[in-house]
Amino acid sequence: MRLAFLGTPDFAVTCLAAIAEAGHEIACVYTQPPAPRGRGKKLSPSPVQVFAEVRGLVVRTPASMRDPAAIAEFAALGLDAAVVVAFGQILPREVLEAPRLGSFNLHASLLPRWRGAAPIQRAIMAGDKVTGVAVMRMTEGLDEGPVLAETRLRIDALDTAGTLSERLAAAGAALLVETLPRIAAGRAAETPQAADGVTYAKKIGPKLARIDWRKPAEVVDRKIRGLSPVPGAWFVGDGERGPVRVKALLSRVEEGEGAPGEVLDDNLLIACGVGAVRLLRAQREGRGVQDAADFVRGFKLPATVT
RNA sequence: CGCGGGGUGGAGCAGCCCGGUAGCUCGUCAGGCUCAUAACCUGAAGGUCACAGGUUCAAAUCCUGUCCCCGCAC
Repeated sequence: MRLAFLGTPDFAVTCLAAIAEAGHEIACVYTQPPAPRGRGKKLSPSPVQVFAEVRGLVVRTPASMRDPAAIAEFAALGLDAAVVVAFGQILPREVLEAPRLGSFNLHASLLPRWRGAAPIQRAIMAGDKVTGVAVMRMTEGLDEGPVLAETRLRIDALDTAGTLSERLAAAGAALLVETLPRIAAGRAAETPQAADGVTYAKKIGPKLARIDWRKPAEVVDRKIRGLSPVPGAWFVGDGERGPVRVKALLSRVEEGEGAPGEVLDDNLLIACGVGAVRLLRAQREGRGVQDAADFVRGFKLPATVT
């Protein structure tokens, strides 16, 4: 098929690579424009743009797909279909309907649960045992289109948004490759999403990332894993030179009792409102990510963290 | 030029402010103890202190420049 691919982060790169590998013609890749991000305000292209350019694919980075000129250019591509994966922009109807067969989105959840921006993180934070990826026909509403195919995946007790995201991307890429030919042949049944069971995965904000030790251990643990590796759930532990911000990147619920935030042993066991969590991987300001054993060697947590 | 932290034997850190003997925890190797062990004891190997200049009798430590890593903000 002659396709346009619209995506931005690494998750989307996995899908783009698979589609291209499957032999589809990628007429054009759309991605968010390079932005001053990272340290020192350097202008850096999105992972999808980097990948696409290495592959010699045509790349466009319009600031807005609502712009009439952008819409016209898109429509002029003469596409069979558009594939959208974590693009980061709301697409107007004119764009969605421009391709001959329409536009399709790969979403990382079992719709209608977790429509929206951060389905992977939200699924872990909510304690879901199962999640998945779905291919749906895009409509104007937010992730409301009918589903053509989905793959379910178990969420493991030690999964983080990072590890789960990798597996979902792989599963999603495979699902897309499998579904596209059926779409081309007009043999892809479209099932409307259930009316109940709808939840929204709101974007993750910075203020959400601080750990509240008064919460039950299960909740703290899920937040830690759901926000790992980015942005990373964090807390403050006083070091010899003042307060040190520490990111918790992997944890496990364990037995333990104490005042919320009380450090229960020398191996990163910290008391929560109910129960305790043991940190398995952490990172303090200015340092790299470390497994618990290494972290403990270089930094002594105070009696209580906040 | 957004703010800040860091680059010291294989890993993780201290030492730097107040220049002069390379320290700690762990790992590795050898030996010992033990029914045994990731436990304990003894000993050993292993570092041009990111790189390049400068100051000095002397620089991990002070000054200048470069490279790389990380947190915040964006």
